[in-house]
Formats: sequence, structure tokens, C-alpha cells
Amino acid sequence: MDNKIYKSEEEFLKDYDSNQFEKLSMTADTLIFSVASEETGNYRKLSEKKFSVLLVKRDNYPFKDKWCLPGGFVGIEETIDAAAKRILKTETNLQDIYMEQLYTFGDINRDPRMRIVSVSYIALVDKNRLKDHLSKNASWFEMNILEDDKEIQVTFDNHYENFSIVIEKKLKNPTSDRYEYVVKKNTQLAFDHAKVIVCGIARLKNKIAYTDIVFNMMPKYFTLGELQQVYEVILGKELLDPAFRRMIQTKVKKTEKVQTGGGHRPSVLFQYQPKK
Amino acid sequence: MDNKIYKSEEEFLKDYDSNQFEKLSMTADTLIFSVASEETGNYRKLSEKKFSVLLVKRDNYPFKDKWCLPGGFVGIEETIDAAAKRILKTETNLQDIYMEQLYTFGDINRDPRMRIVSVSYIALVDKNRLKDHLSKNASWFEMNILEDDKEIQVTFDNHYENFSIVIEKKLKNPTSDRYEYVVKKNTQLAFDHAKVIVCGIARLKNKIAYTDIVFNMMPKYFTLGELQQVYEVILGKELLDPAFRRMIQTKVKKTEKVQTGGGHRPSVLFQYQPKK
DNA sequence: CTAATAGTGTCTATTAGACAGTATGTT
DNA sequence: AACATACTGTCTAATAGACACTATTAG
Repeated sequence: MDNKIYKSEEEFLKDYDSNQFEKLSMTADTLIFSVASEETGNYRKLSEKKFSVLLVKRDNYPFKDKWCLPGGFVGIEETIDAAAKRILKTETNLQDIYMEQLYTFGDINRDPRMRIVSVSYIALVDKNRLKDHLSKNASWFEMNILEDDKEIQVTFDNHYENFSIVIEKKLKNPTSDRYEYVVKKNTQLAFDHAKVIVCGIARLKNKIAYTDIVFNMMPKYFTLGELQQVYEVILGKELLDPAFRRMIQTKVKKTEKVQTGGGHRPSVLFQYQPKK
Repeated sequence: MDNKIYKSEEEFLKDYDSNQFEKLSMTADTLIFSVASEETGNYRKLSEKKFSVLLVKRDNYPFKDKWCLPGGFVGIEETIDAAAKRILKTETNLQDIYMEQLYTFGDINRDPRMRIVSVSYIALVDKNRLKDHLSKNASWFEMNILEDDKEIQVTFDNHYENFSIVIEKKLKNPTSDRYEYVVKKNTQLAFDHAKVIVCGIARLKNKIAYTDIVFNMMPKYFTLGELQQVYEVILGKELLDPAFRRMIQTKVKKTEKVQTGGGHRPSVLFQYQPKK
């Protein structure tokens, strides 16, 4: 850097060489999560809820024919949030969807082409809102998650293909809840997206406990049974009905509508009610 | 992008033009938090704990003579984490300090020179570990935080200068806990660092409730009174002794040592004990 | 003795877990 | 009638809040 003395910020900026530091490329990658209903065949049984993520098949190198998260480069005149929204629109044709920044992944060789830093986002959608607006290479994968202290296993299934990943978790520091993820098995996911997915699942699990973000995955009207299933499939464990209903009653409002036809007592439809 | 068909990833990569997308600059900015003890004058009274942040006076444009967070450009061959560590070492001469990524700020005009995306980090240090290793322009500022639903006010004081900022909080979405911060008053902090500080304070407040990260700000041996004060100054509220001791007993281990000389009953010194 | 902090006992209020029970639709 | 889910009542366990009390030292 030169040592010229400037008298004002204007003068300094006019003279500033924006290329004196090396620049790098940035992408926004989006974890689009949803919960889908799978019919069971038995007219009496409830449809099973499946926790799903949207993946895109790469039709170019690198990682040609592998699956990856919807993503794209951040433009020089575009905020990162705007890039993430643009990508969501491109892949799902949806706007006004819940999104939040997840984490920024900056390993040097995470992309074989060159140094690319990825800012990841989580998006939550109600699957009823999108039927066939998906882009050509995009596909919903149902996930099954098996987790203990040391390892996470996720299996992905889109009814044509299925595969699984195994990720080892290591606490970065005994005082915190931050994990370092080490990919032990992954054949089908491009880049470091296996880690991104696992990181996003952890965030979502955490946040449904102390926020209302689940409702972004629900239709306007829903039964408490359905809502409970969504919690259960994300948390990966069953909940007790009375405890669940006690917890949820502050967040929802009963409607006059009921849902019948299930071969059992009709259930009341509820709506989300944000607390003031 | 050209449409040449490649037969392999190797062939593709050899041909790849890494400059086809616009690149941008990235910095890592670090919130270095600590809790300092301020003597009270009265030999009997405990020293007051002050929640502090390390700021650096800019000696160059832009924002010449304003205060900012320690930060620097991320090198093209350097991970973002490594950049953050390098910056911490430069400013405090400390290594092996607790750090975690906070958030990535990517507004287009957050830096008047050019498009710079900032990945912010939180670092927590025990102030006893650094006495006079600070870099020339760095200074610890004690913070006083006043917060309600809508607004955060922080005053900064380093015993020579003091100033305050006012930030409005707006929930981005009723279902979540994400805020948009709008700077209402700020005369002394450079860039968007007022927002970054407020964002970091919020994260810290949150995380001390469900992790053990406070212990990164404590010396090896401490009294429960001191520890409670640290919690209180970060949370901005008083805690009840019996409840605090019940909560903390699973995290600490009593030692044989006691601290005397305070004109009152001596207190037992404790150590952090991570749970297995 | 006094001021100040250290540390404990215990009552109460709130919340979470568990289980058993009742209600009601469709075939 | 039987199955499957909807929904509730209530006991218990665990946790958090509140307050009062005892302990101990330097000056």
C-alpha cells in the first residue's frame, strides 16, 4: 500500500485501487427443507410425514451427475440475501419464503475449480405450495436421519435413486455446541454439501424447539396431529400427545373447521397464531 | 459459458476460466469480548465486572479516526477461520482462544471503497491472559447495554473516550428470532460494525444460557460470586444466588483453594469441569 | 461490633413426563 | 363392532423462583 497522505475521505476514495487485494468468488447455496406426506395405503392410517430436501443434479463438471444444493454465484452488485432469494425463485418458482443464513463455508479446496466461498441458507417451504414448478434438474429427496453423539447418518430417497452419507461429529470445543464434521461416506453429493446439509439439519432441530419456524412448512390450516408429526420427523423422536398439546397451545388458534374422512374421530383444524 | 463437451473432470478443470464470474473481496472481522474487573475503592466491596469489547482506531481512510473491529482481508490461499485467527494474533498476540463464526454481512455499500463481504467472528478471552500485548491502536471498551423489545442502546467507554450507539430491532419474521438491525445513532463506529457488535451481543447472551462458553472468559480458578457476576453483566440482569448455584454446580468442581482478604467470609475457588 | 459477601434450607410455582382414560368417525 | 386417531384428566418428577437464614472475615 502506498503512503500518500490524504486530506479527506473523498480524495482517498477517488484514488483507491480496489484490486490491490486478491479477490475471490462467492456462491449462495440453499438448503430447501420441507415435510411431505406419503400415503400409507391403509385408509385409516395417517399419511406418513417425510422430512425432505431439494437437490439438483449437476449436468456440468465438476461433479457432473452428482447431486448438489441449489446455488449460484453472488453478483458484484447483489447482496448475498438477494442471491439466495434469486436461486430459490429459479429452482422452485417461489418467493416470500422463510429464509435464514446458516453458515459460511470457506475451505480452500471445497471447489476443485478455484477458491469459492459459500454462504449457505436454510429455506422452509410448505410443499403444498409447489406442485410442478420445479426446475428440470431439481428433485425432492426424503431423508432418514440416524444420529448419536459421534455420528450422523442420512439416507436420501427420491423414489428413483437413493444413497446415504455418514458424517462424524467432533465437538470443536468442550464449552460449546459447535461441531466439526468429517465426511466418512459420501458418493453422490457434490462439493462439501454433505456437511452443509448436516449443519442445516442440526440448526433446524435446534430452532424448532425455541422458535415457531415449523409453521413455515405448514399449510394455513392443519390438525394438531399433523403438526405433531412434523415435529416428530424433524426431531427424530416421538412426542407424548398431552405434552405436545400443552406446548403448542400458545402458538395456535382453533378454527371452526374440522377434518373428517379418516375412519376415526374428526380432528379440529388449527391456524398459526404469532404471539404479540 | 461455452458449450464445449468435456469427457472428464480433469479435462474440464484444465480448461476452466476462473475469471468468468466477477469476484469480490472478503474480510474477517472479529468481536473480541471479555469481562474486566473494575476496582470499587471500598476494600469490602467486590470489584465490578464490566463487559468489554476490543476496538481498533483506524488510522487510514475510509473512516479515519473512527473505531472498528479488528479485521483484515481473507487471503486467496487462507481459510476464513485462519484469517480470523491471524487477526486475533495480530491484535492481541493470543492464540488458542475460543472463536466461533457469527454471521456474514454482505450489504453492497457496507464499505465505501468497494464491495467487501465480511465474515464476522466472536472471540472470548480471559482478560488476565493479556496485559500489554495489545497492538498500538487497539483499546478495550467497557460496554453498558440497555435493551428492550424494540431498541438496543450500547455505551462504550475506554476511560479516555466514550460514545454510544442506538440500534432499532425489527423481527424479520414472526416465526423466528432473527432481527433486522437499523442504526439510529452512531458517530464513532466504522462500517456496519455497530450492527455486528449488536448481533454478537445477542448471540453471546443466547449461548451462555445453553452452553459453557462463559468459562472461556474465566481464569483457571474463580469464585462462584465472580462467575455469577459475569453471567449477570452479560445477561444484563441480576440472578438469585441459590438458583445460580444449582444451575452451575454441574459445570464446576470445587477446589481446596479459598480466596481471602475481602473483609468477609472467604470464598471457595472453583474450576471448570466439562461434562463427559 | 459491623459491613459485606459466602453459602444453605426450604417452601412454592411452574413445567415436563407418563399413563390411562374417553370421544367419535369410517368401514 | 372394531380400528384408528382425537383429545383430556391427572398424578408425578424435575426444575426454577423466592425468601429467609446462617457463616465468616477485615477492619
